[in-house]
Amino acid sequence: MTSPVTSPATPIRLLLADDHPVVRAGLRAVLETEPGFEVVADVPTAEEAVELAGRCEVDVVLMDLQFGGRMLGSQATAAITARAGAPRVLVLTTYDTDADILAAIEAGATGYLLKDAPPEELAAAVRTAAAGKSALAPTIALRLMDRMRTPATALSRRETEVLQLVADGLSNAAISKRLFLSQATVKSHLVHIYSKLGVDSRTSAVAAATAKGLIRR
Amino acid sequence: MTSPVTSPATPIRLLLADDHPVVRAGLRAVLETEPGFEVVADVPTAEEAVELAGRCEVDVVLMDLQFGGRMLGSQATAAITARAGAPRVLVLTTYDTDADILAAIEAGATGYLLKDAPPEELAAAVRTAAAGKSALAPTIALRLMDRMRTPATALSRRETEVLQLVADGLSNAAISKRLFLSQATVKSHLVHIYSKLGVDSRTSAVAAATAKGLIRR
DNA sequence: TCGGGCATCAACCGAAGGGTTGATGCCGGG
DNA sequence: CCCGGCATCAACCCTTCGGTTGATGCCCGA
Repeated sequence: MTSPVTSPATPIRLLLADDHPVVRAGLRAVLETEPGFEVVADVPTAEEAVELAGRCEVDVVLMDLQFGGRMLGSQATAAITARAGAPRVLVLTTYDTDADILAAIEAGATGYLLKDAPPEELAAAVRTAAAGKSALAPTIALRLMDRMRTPATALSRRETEVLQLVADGLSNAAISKRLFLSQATVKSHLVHIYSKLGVDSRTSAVAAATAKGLIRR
Repeated sequence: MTSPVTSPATPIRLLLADDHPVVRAGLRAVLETEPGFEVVADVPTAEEAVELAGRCEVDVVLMDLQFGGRMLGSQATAAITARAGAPRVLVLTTYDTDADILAAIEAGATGYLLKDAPPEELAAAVRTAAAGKSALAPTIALRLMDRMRTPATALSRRETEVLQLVADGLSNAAISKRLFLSQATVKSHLVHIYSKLGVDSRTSAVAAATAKGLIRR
């Protein structure tokens, strides 16, 4: 066979964005040993990721979700994918809460991986993402299925937002000011949340939502 | 001077324990480029860390705190440091809650670092630990100072018990039944908790205590 | 021994949260 | 096109929570 194959004529160009130096080094080490990959750069902030993704020729961005600083990975993802001819964004995070996953997917992420993924899975996901196909970790896929199956558990975006603030310890009055709502609306959201979660108080709602991974910490 | 120094006659032998393959690769990459270090092995579980630390000649163990599996990093740390001639254990984790830090130090950890530490800091901490000296990240040191300075932050056993139930979503009435108390007593405990944490509601108390690592999630 | 922290309880009051009803506007799927 | 879910708000009522005052008993350390 005159196979024209095995030629990585154009390797997959990667941009790594993670605020942990150790993780960046680890991703580099894992991915550079893999054939067909080329790490163009690695950056410690979401802002730099957005900037470099626009300036450089990159196929896939590996993006952390929580950065120490202000900009969130999901915002950066949205900023990157908004442009025409944008690279694919593969979200790579430690957590698998519903809120994070949905935010990332809505922001235009092509895939969602957990950092405890083995190297092969990681490499496979990158190739899948580079091909423009969706790459979800098994855990994530399961969680999404779960969410589909029981729409009762699925809080709306606004409800999640309110509940997150409740979990942060804010009063209804404080939440209403923060979100530019009336207290009546906040209470209304809470009543819906309670019925969806099968609870009857703000504290138990936080406990239930935390257990289900609907909100952060 | 006939200095007998600068000779890395015996490099510092390291054992890496972390359930994230990417992090293990990253630590390897970061530490092996550093002169005077030798990574003996890296393992994905706390159990293997304990076993290898006993079998091999190791100077410093870099230990994660949260493993996917059952055994905790703090338990593994205790098991390793309990033996005579044991290697030093340097805890390396993502989180910096009081509970984690204290558990690690009580377990006999020589140092406590956060994973977002830059490589130089990491290397310096390993050398410090190898020399038998305590190596705490600045953030951690600050937090400990804080705890010492304001013993008010330390909740009593009973108060912690009550607050944990609050975090689980129980009402005062439910808590009083669970603990065989009157509601008055529960409220009394809560008032003390609020003043110690500097908050003014049950939900914000839970948020504050969770942030400080005083209760489990 | 005496003060002080911890744990326990009572009674009280105002405020915040919880629950209901009802209403409006928007949007998307059947 | 109309129904239903989402998001918004108002008015009302009742319960729980939050905060205070005050009191008892225990135990520990100065």
